[in-house]
Amino acid sequence: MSKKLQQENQRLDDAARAGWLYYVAGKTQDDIAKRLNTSRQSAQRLVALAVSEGLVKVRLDHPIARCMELADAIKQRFGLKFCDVVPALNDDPNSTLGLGQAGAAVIERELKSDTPKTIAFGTGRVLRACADEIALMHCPQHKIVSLVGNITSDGAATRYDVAVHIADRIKAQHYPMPLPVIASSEEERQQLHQQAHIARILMLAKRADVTFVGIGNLGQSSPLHVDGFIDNDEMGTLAVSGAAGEIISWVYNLEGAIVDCEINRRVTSTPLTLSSDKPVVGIAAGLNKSNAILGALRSKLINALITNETTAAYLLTA
Amino acid sequence: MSKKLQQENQRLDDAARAGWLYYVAGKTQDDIAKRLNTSRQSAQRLVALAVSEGLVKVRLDHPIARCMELADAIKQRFGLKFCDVVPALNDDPNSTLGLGQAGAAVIERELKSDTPKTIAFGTGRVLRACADEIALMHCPQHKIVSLVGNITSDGAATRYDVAVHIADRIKAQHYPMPLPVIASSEEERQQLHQQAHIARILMLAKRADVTFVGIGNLGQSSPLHVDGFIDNDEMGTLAVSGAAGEIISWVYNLEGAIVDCEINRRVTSTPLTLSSDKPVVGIAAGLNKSNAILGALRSKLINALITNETTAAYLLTA
DNA sequence: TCACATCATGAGCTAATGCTCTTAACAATA
DNA sequence: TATTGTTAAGAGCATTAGCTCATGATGTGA
Repeated sequence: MSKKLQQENQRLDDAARAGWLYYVAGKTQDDIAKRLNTSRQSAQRLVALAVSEGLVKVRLDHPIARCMELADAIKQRFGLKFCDVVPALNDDPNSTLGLGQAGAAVIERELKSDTPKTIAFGTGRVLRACADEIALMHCPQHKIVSLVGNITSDGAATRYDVAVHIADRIKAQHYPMPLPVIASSEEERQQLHQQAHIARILMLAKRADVTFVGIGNLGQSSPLHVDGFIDNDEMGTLAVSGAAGEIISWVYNLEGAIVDCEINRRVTSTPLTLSSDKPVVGIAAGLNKSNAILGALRSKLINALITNETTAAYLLTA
Repeated sequence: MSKKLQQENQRLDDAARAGWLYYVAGKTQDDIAKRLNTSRQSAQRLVALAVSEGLVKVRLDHPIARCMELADAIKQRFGLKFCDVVPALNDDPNSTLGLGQAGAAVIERELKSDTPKTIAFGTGRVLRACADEIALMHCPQHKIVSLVGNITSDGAATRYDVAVHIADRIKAQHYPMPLPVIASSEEERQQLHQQAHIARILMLAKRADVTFVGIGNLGQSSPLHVDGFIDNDEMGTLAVSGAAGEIISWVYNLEGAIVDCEINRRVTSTPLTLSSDKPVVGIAAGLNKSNAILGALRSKLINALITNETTAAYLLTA
C-alpha cells in the first residue's frame, strides 16, 4: 500500500516539477522531458496532471474596465460593501467559470490578515470551487465555521462541505455544524439549537468577521431538491408562494422577503442577519440564478457580491 | 496624450480579457480572436502581452515549487550550468537524505546517452549514496574515471571509492587512480604524476565530459582528518589560514581561493580546472557544509550543484 | 501459473502556437 | 504636400502541444 502511495507521490512531485518548469520557467515540454529523463509525451502528461490535480493556479490581476463599471453600478444600486465582476463567456449564460478564482482571491485577502478572524462559510458547488482555488497557506490564527449542517436526510455527510476543505488547506481550526440540514420538525430544530455545543457554533457563526455564501435557485437542480429535502409537491408550493432562491437553505422571494414555508420552519442553518455590519459575500452567477441573486440583493441578507459579466449586466436591467 | 493613455488602457483591457479567456476559460487563440473581433495573430499578441505585463499570475501549490525557485535563484546567483534542489525531508539540518536519488538521476541521464562519454568521479559518502541509487544498466560505451587516489596513508583501499561501484553497476570500463591520496612530499607527487599510466588517467580525467564531486568541510569529521591525512595540528593551521572546504582533497577558503597549505602541495588528485566548459557537478548538503559549498561555488571549481532545500535557502542568504 | 485486466509508454498525426518578415497605416515634420 | 520614422496587422512557416492508438509491462485473482 505504502509503496503505491509513495509512487503516487513521486508522480505528483514530478508533475509539480514539470508544471513549474512549464508555467513558471517557460520551458518547452521537450526541455522538461530531457530534464526529467523521460519522453516528451510523458512530460506532456505530467504537465496535464499538474493542471488537473489543481497544482497549477492561474489568476488574472487586472480590473477589466467593463467589469469594473458593472461592479460599481451594482454596488451603488444595491448598496453593497463591494462587488466583484469577472469576465464572462457569452456562449454559456449559466457558466460559473472564473468565480472560483475570484472568490478565492477575496477569501485569501481575508486570510492574509494577522489578526485572528472568524470566517463563516455556506455550501455549494461554487464555494467548493473557491475552496479548491485557495492557496495552501499556514493560518492557524483564524477560525473557519460552517453555517449549515453537514448531514443529509439519510445521515450521510453532505457533498459540498466547504469549510472543512478550506480549513484543511490553510491549517486553521474548523467548527462544523453537526446537524442534519433540515430538522424533522420546528420543535426538533429548537431542541437541537439549544444544545450547548451547537449554540456555541451558532454564536461563533453569528459573530463571524466575514461570511461567504452561495446563492441557490429553486428549480429541479436545486441542491435542496436533489438532496431530497424538498419533494416535487413542496417545490410546487414554494413556486406558488413566490420563492426565488435560497441562501444556506433559507428561502426568500424575489422581493427579498423570507418566505413562510415548511423549509424555513425546519432548516437548522444559522439564522441570518439582515444588513449585517460585517461583510456577507454572496458568490453566484448564471442567468438561471438571476432571480435568486436579485432576491438576495434586495433582501439585504448579503451585502457583497461576486458574479460575472453576463449576470451583472442582467441584474442591472431588472 | 490622454488619448494615447486611453488607448494603452484599452489594449491592456483586451490583453486581460484575452489572457482570461486563454488561461482561465481555456479557449484557443482562434476562439479569442473571433470573440474580440480580431485576427489570430493579434489575439496571440494580446495573450503574450498579458503575460509580459504580469497580469497573469501562475502559482504552483506544491512543496516542490519552493525547491524549483531556490534552484533557479542559485543557478542565477552563482552562474551555474544547472542546480537541483531536493526537498528537505526532515528536521535535521545536516541530513543528506534525497541527494543520492537526485544525483543518481543526473548521472543516469548522462549514462543514457549512446555517444561514448568519459565521466569522472570524486569520492565521499554522498557520491557513494548516488552510486548505490544508480539503476543497473548496460553501458559499455562509457568510461568511468577516478579523480582521487584510491589508497589511504596506510596502504589500504579507500572506503568510498565511488567510481568502481558505478562502473560495476553499469558494466563500463573503469580507470582508477592507483595512488595514495596524499603523497609524502611535493616531489613525490610530481614523480608519481609523471608515470605514464598515471599521466594517462590524469589526462582522461581532465578531458572528462562530466565530472561529479563531493564537497567536504574541514571539521573533525572531515574524511581528510578521519583517514589520517590531516592531524589535529594541521587542522588548526588550516583553520587559521581560512580553509573552508575541500573538493577531491583540494583545499580552498570561503572566498573560493585555493589555500597555500601542506595538503595542497602534496595531494595527488587530478588538478582542478577553473570554470570548465564541461559540467562539473558538486553534490552536497547540510548546514555544517554550508561554508564549504559557498567557497566551492565562488571558486568556480564546480559549475553545477545538487543540494537540498535547507542548504539552498542558506546559501542564498550568504 | 495462466488468463485477464489495468496501466504506462511512445509513435504518429493534427491542431495550436509563436515568430519573423513584409506590408499597410498613421503621425510628425519640413 | 511629400517624406520619414514608428507602429500595428497579416501572411507564412517552424515549432510546440495535445490526442489517439497500438504495444508491452505490471499486477491480480482464479
